[in-house]
Amino acid sequence: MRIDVDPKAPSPPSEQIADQVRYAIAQGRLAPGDRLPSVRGLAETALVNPNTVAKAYRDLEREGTVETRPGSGVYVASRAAARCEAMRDTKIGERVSRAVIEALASGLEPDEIEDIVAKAMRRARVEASS
Amino acid sequence: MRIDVDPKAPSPPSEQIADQVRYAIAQGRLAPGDRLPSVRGLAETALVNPNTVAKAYRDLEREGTVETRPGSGVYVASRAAARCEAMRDTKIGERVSRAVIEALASGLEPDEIEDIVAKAMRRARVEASS
DNA sequence: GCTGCTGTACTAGCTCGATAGGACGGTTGA
DNA sequence: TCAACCGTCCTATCGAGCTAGTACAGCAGC
Repeated sequence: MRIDVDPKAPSPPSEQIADQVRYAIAQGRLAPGDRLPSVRGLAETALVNPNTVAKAYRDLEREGTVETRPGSGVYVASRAAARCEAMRDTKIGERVSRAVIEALASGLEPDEIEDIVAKAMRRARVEASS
Repeated sequence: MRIDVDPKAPSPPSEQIADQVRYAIAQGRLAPGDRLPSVRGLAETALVNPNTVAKAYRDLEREGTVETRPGSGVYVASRAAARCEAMRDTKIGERVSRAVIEALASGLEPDEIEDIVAKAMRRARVEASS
C-alpha cells in the first residue's frame, strides 16, 4: 500500500490521498476488511502533516468507503468496491475530458491530441514497469 | 475576443485568462499589434475583479507576450506567436499527460482511456459547433 | 496496570489567490 | 483644455487548505 503525494499537483494533498485509497479499492488492491496505514505512519512516508491524512480518512469515512474502529485503526468497508469503481469512472472521466476539451479549445488538432495521449500512455507504462 | 472564466476550474481565474490569450495568439486569432480588451471591460464580461485581469496582463507582460502602452492599452507583442505556440504545446502536453497517467494509475485499461478521450473529443466538437 | 499504539479534536498560524475600493499618472479625442 | 478612458499601484479583507502543536479517549499486548 504505497501512497504518493505530489505537492505540485493541482488537487490538494488530502484529496490525492483519498483518491489513491479509492482507486486501490476499485482495483481490488485493497479488499473489504483490510486495514489502512495509520494516520501518523502514512503522514511520515507521504511527507505530509498527520492532520492532512486524518482529513482524507474522515472524508472516506463520511462517504462510507471506510470505517474506523476506535483505538484500532481504519478499515475498508464491506460494500466499498462498487462505489469506488463508480466514483473512479466519473472522476477520471471528468478529468480526462476536461484536459481534452482544453486541448481542443487551444487550437490543437484532434490527431495531435491523440499523439499526446499515445505518448503519455507509453511513458506511463515504462514508469509503471520500472 | 471572447474569454470565459470557470470559477470551478482547478486553475485560478487569472491563469485561465492568461492561457486563453496565449492560445488565441498561438492560433492567430490575435495578431501582433492587436489590442487586448481593457482591464475593466474584460473584468465586467468575465465576471471577475479588475485586479484579476490586471494580474493576468502583468504576467503576460513579464514573459514578453504583450506590451502595454501607458494610457492606451495592452497590445500583442511582435514576436509573441512562436513563443505562445511553444508554451501551448508544453502546457497542454503536460496537462493531458497528467490526466492520462492518473487514469492508468487508477487501474483503467488503455482502451477504456482511449474511449474516454474519443467521447470527450466528440462532445467538444458538438459544443464548439453550437 | 502500563506502555504504546490507534483515531479524534482543537487552536493557532501561514500561504496563496481573489476580492473590494480607492488613488495615481498617462493618453485620447472632442 | 478637459472629460473619459487607459493600466498601475496600494491596502485591507476573505476563504481554502496545509501546517504545527497539544490534548484526549479507546484498544492491544505484556
